[in-house]
Amino acid sequence: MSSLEPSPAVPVPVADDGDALHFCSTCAFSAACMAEGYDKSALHSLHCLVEHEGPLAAGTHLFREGDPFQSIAAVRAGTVKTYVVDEEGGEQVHGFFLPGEVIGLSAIHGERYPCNAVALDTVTICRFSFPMLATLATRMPGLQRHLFRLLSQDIGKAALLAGDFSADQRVAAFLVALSRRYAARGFSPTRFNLTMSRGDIASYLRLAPETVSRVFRRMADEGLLHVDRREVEFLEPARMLDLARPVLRGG
Amino acid sequence: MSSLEPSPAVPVPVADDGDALHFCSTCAFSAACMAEGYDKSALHSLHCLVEHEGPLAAGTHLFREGDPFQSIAAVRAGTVKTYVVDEEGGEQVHGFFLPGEVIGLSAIHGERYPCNAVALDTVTICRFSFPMLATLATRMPGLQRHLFRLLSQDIGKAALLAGDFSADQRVAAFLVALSRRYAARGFSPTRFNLTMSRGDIASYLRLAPETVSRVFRRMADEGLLHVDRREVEFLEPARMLDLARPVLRGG
DNA sequence: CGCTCAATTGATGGACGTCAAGTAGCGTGG
DNA sequence: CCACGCTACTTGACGTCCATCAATTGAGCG
Repeated sequence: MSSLEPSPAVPVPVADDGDALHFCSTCAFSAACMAEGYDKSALHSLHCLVEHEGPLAAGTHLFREGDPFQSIAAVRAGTVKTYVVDEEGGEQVHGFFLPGEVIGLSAIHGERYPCNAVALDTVTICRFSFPMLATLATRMPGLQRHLFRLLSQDIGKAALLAGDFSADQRVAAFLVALSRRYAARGFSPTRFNLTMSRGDIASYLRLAPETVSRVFRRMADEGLLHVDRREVEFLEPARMLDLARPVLRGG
Repeated sequence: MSSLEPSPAVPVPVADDGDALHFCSTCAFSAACMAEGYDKSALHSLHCLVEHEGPLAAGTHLFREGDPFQSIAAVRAGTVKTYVVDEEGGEQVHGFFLPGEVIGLSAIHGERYPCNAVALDTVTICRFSFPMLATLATRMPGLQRHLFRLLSQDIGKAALLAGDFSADQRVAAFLVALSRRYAARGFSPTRFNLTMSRGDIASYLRLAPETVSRVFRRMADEGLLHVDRREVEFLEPARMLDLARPVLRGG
């Protein structure tokens, strides 16, 4: 979309251990499970329960709060935002999902999705029927372990933003986390493009949009960051990381 | 310990569907899995990987941050607090675990526990070797599903306190959540005993201890709550719930 | 009885939310 | 191509909630 989106023209998927529910080009899970030497029929089942979907235009909902839960989804391209609407009609952003990340895990324990998921830009995903995935996991310990880890990881992530941190720390942590996630996908860790609005960021960080704006300005004034519209560049990654460290704590 | 702890002398374990990793009297998991008609050898394995532990005195650590992760634990009696220590030496409380609740799920994705766990009063637990549990889950889909649900549930819970709520709302939500958890174990939902200090509550809710104290007083003044030392009683459960609702959102 | 530590209560200040006005992109239509 | 209007964003002024600091009370315990 923008000239900045991926800095290398071709993304370089890194095969990081065990975290392989993310790239659908060869079709998700395969990497995680192949490593364990599974029989062809199992892999075949895996391929069969995947449903590619998209491209979906920005604004399209993947699911809505209350929809019956039956599948989790891995983002292949674009950004997905999850949110809930409180009784006053306000939107509370729960998370952003970049390519390679998995949406819907928090729905497993209920019958229905607990939040809405909407595409922020043009998005393609793979859907996995969760019941089938679980059944398959029974035959593939590697897959089961992988799912356990994904779930467990999200518990930790959710706890991060719960702390009582300053607006600056929150914003820094948000940017550093984005940076790392882009880096893991082979994009530039120091220069990327925010696919979400200031309002979305603010809601996610539990700040006012005005505060996010002011923090960006302050960081720019101090030479920490270059911000222009939705394009950001770290000028001093180390200092940014120092700011974010208390929030991230080894994330 | 206190005259108030359990209001019925004998707790009444409720066999709520699928949520059975909690009562060790017949030994955890059995209920969840029996329902599915498993063979005796599987159940036998389940019993064998359980290690009863305790009673542990208040202040005893179940595990510490950085310890190698190998087991999760279900609380049988007492209260366990999990926390981390930030770089300034401050203690950040992550959660409280009552009888029937499971500790250590967030450790699964790493090699080590990400936090400390300490007994707040006299505690007994069951330890489950997680690798063995996972292996067993492979043969017992009911167990696997149960574990998935436990994990997924925790993701949702962690997100609750992340919202930007007032001190009153947070405290109300904390009390209501405790109330429900006690109720689920057969104790009085309107009158119980806080096993943790004001400081622990404050840290958990990301408030100052002084604020917690003031909120309690305000609630007492308004006739919402009776507080004496660590003993609390809801005087108007409905109003308390109204206060807490925005935070709990269907939890 | 006096020590100690948790809890309470009051006074003050700061960070951030709210309200309100102004600006800049950007698509649309004339 | 420019005017228009919309929306997102920015910037400033002000208010509020809660943290902080400090002093006091009260329980538990030797």
